[in-house]
Order: sequence, then structure tokens, then C-alpha cells
Amino acid sequence: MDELTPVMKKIILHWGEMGSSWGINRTVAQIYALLYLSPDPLTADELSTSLAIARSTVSTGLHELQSWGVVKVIHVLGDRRDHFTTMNDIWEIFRVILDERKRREIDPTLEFLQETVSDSKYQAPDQPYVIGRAEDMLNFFETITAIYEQFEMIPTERLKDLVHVSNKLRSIVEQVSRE
Amino acid sequence: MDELTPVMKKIILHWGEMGSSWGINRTVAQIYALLYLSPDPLTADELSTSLAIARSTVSTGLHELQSWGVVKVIHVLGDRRDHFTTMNDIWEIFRVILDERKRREIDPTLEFLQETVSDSKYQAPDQPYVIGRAEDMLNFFETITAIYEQFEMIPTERLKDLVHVSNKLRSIVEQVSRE
DNA sequence: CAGTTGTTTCGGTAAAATCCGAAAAAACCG
DNA sequence: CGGTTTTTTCGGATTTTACCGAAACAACTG
Repeated sequence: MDELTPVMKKIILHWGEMGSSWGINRTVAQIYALLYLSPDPLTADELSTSLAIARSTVSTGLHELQSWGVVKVIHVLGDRRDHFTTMNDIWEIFRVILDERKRREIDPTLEFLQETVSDSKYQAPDQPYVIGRAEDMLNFFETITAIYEQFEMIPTERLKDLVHVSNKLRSIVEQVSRE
Repeated sequence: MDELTPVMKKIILHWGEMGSSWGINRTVAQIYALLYLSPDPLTADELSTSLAIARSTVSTGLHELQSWGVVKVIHVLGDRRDHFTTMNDIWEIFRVILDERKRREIDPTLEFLQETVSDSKYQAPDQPYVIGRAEDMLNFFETITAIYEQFEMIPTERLKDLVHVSNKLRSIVEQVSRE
């Protein structure tokens, strides 16, 4: 896997750009892409060579990816080096990323808003408009979270099938929400 | 609105951080937050003073926000200056952002993957694994897009109510997807 | 335990993003 | 049209982020 094929390069580069615009380090995204495209787990050295980035950068990047839970270490018999790989079901990957992003960003914001709203009712009763805005936000995040938690419980296999009935979905949601 | 209250400062700062981690310029996010919190439309100068950022930075930031469609210009009789404001329904804002993000990032990726997959079937038939991975991605993005488009059609008002029946939602989705 | 291989840490540098302020441009006024 | 106010553009300074490579550290081997 030392030499990347043109197709692989293309995908890896695009993935890097995508990552950038979603607040993910370009290099980290590229590491991820290469692992995703590779049939076998890769060593840090292979990643370093193939992507032409420093060994240490790979190390840091892999740690970040592991902290997100989207990259796993594999141990190969007779090889001391760590090998790295991704989950191969893209739906699972998607889930993991969503969960993690929620945990790291939505949940704290929810907490923040709860505090802010209840605090400011005492400490800033003279600013009803701002409080109202904060309440709206809080409300929004709570609702989104609640909806998300429902989807979280749907098994991936079933989620995939959603598309086959997606045109039904809308009418059913409408019908249910009218009840 | 020259002097920000402590509550406002707190929210604006938090919003700025949130933006950062989602790939949105901190300052731009702060401009947005202040507009959101303000009962009345604000001029660029007011934003500049309140947030202590250069007038020119405000100008650029406002343009970016307008290109996202989340900030509008308001003209006030007897005042030559532009006044700026946000939509005040946070659900609408959410929608607009999702749409725009889809348009700017998902759609191009979808196109990219379609091209890549069909091209590589001719140009790289020796890499079935990579092609398979690309196909999986393509498939995933297509499905997500299809599901999203269904939700897009649900009116906001109804979407808000979703939470009241969200525990029903899951079972219904499951039931439907089994059909 | 000395030697070898693999991994992580960390200070400094390079690159990129952000932001400012001066100047130009545009819009408006009398 | 000349003067005034408001907005935008843009070059460069500042700050932040990303990255490298040397050195420290850790894990394993014989």
C-alpha cells in the first residue's frame, strides 16, 4: 500500500477537504480516508509514507481518531507494530461520529443553556428578551436531542432501509404528529 | 445596544466557541449571536463597537452570513445605514443552515463520488476493493440525501411537534421499514 | 541487560486563517 | 457637482493552527 493509485489519491484529497470544512484537521481526515480505503490494517509507518506526512503527525492523528472511536488498533501475530483500521460499515461510522459530536458539543451547550436560562432569571430579570431568546435555543436543543435519541435506538440495518420507504415516512410523520 | 450585558457576553462567547468547532469563523458566529439576541436590527457600527472588532471585519462577516441566508438587511426610514437582523425562528435558521451546508458540501461530494465510481470502473478495474468502498460511500450519501429530502418537506410547525410523539416515531419507523 | 524497533512528546518553524486599518469605492445629500 | 456618510476592498500584521524532526520514552528481543 506504499504507492497510492490515482483513484485513491483523488478520494483522499477530497476527503481531506470535506474534513476541513467540517472542522476536522485535513491531515487527520486523510489518514482516516486511507484507512477506510485500505483492505488491510496499516501501520503508522505505512500511513506516514503513503501520505507523505511525518511519522509523529500520524501518531497524533491516530490518537485523535481513536478518541473519536472511529479507528481501532489491530495486533498482528509476529509483528510488534500496531496496525490500524476503521470500522467498515459506513453507517456505523456515521453513528459513532454523530454520537461523539453530540457528546462533545451539543450536550455541553445544552448544559450551558440550562444554566444560563435559570441563572439569568434571577440575575437579569430586566432582560426578558434575551432570556426569551436563550429559552428558545434551549428548547430547540432539547427537542433536537430528544428526536436524535429516538433515531439512535433504531438499529442500523433498519435505518438503511429507511430510504426504501422514505416517501412514506413524511406522510406518516405528519399523520402521527397530528394525533 | 452598545454595552453588552454579562448574560449576552456569556452567550456570545459560547456561541463563538461552538462556531469554531463546527468550522465557522469565531467572529462571524459572534456577530450572528449578537444579532440573534438583539430585539432590534443593528447597524454594522453597533456590531463593531459592541463586539470590539474592526468595522471591516464586521462588513466581511455580515456578507458571509448573508451568503448563508441567515442574516437579512433592513432599511430604516430616515437612516441611510443598513440595519441587520436574523430570522427569529430558530427552527427556520436550523433549516436554512442545513440546506446550505448540504448544497455546499454534501451535493458536491455526491457528484464527486458518482464521477469517481463510474470513472474508476473503466480506469481502475484492477482495484475492486477501492471501487467497492467508493460505492458504499456513494450509497450512503444518496440514502442520507433521500431521507433528508423527506424531512425537508415537513413544515417546521409540524417538525416542532415531532418531539411530542418522538417515542412513537421510532416504533413507527420500525414498523414501516419492515413492510 | 544491551541492543533494536516502535511510539510519543515537544520545541520550534512553517503555513494558514483571522483581523485590522488605511484607502478606495459607493451611496447619498444639498 | 463637491462634500459627507457608509460600505467595501485589500495589503500586511498578528494570531492560531498544523506540521516536522530530534529526542525521550516504551516495548520487545536475544
